[in-house]
Amino acid sequence: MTKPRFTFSSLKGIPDVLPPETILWNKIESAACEVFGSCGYDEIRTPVMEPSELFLRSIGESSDIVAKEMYSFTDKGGRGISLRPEGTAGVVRAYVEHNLPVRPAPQKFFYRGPMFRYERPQKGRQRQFHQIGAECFGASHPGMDAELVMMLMAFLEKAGISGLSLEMNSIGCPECRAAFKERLRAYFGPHLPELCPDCNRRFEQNPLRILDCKVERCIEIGADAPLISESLCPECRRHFDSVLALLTAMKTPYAVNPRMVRGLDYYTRTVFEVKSGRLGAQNAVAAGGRYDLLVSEFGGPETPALGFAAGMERLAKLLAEETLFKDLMEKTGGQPEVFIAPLGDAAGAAALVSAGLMRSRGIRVEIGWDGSLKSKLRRADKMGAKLVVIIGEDELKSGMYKWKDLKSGESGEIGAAEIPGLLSR
RNA sequence: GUGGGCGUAGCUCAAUCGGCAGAGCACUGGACUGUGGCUCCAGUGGUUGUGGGUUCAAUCCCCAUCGCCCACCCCA
Repeated sequence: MTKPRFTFSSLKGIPDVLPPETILWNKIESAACEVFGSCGYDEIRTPVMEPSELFLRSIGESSDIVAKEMYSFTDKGGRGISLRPEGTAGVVRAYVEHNLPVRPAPQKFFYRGPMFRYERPQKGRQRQFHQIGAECFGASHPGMDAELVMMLMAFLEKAGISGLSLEMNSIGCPECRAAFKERLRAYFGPHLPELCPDCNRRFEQNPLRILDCKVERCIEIGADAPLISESLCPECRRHFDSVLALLTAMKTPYAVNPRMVRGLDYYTRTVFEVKSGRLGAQNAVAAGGRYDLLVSEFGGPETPALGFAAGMERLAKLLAEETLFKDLMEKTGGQPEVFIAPLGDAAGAAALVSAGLMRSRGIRVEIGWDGSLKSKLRRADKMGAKLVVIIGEDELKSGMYKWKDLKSGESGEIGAAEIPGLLSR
């Protein structure tokens, strides 16, 4: 072996996902497909790259995501391009570009895939991460808000993730939010010297964020700050009350968090977050809300819309801790049902034929090509195979293969075609 | 971008005051010629993240750099 001149590793904050963790991902994704499908959502796949302008216009230039976290570059044609930092902008672009508003409302989509943000990695946060999300266009009724939230919770439950809490808030329409910001500035203005440097910056950029500052003094000062719920216009108030009433009626547990803020500029009215206490500082596993103005800002007709996104890595981390799923992993985590040990070249052909028959029936079969019979068996055991089938010269002659159940130690002989029957005993 | 912690075998970790880089697990093979697990034996595996500096001598001390972890900012 010559020593490699260079070694490579994946980029900072952009890790590989290896088995058996990928099995968790598949389980989460299949739960999503099933639940979302039953709610009338179909999958949409949009590019991972979009014009940078798309994100500037949707997420908002003041957001850190756009200001400093985008992977942006200029392509050979001089176009400004960015890797998507979130999924909604692309879906809205596709919705408008393909004139989907002419299809009957509501139009409902879900998506999944990698997102990119140039941030310092920490627990639950990476530079490439994966989201699975849903978007619904053309429904303004609060019933759709409640339905979307319930769909999200049903998905998480179906995926097998427990210990989550749902927080609801309304950040109103641009009118009531603007009024609220002024009330906040009026309240915090006199306290500016006492607030932390970050909050002094927030005071200018987005005073709502002062409300969820983590500095103790800021929390104290903010304790008596006005709440958005007191500033909502009658329409927004009615909408929010209606959403909450529906959740209550459906016995979906939630808590109103009047201090919840969203990171993206496009949200209006309903916003929500699903949190876990087991994820460190990055405790949100899913978040979303209504964005009634974004479609028209993208050149489409005025179209109310709402959606959410869930973080796959965070969900997978939680799911990996579920004891229920640990058991499942032990039973099905990439373990062959049948391990065929051929001895000699002629037996190899017979092993392939036999394996092919079983595999076409969906049985997971491993063939042990290398090593002695002993090492083959040892490997079968380590792989967690249920059944070993041995094919040597004697077996080829008689057509009866030796088998052994590695759990019970039972063994015997059986015709090649009968092997699957042994599995269902 | 800011602050703190940590980098020794695939993994978990040792290495006395600065003095020959080790163990367990894992992997491969053998003991047992065609029957796994248990036991025993052996083997593979390292420029101690990288580059400088101090020193007779550096895994150890110093500097830089890269990476990882945690937190802030921000966010799924």
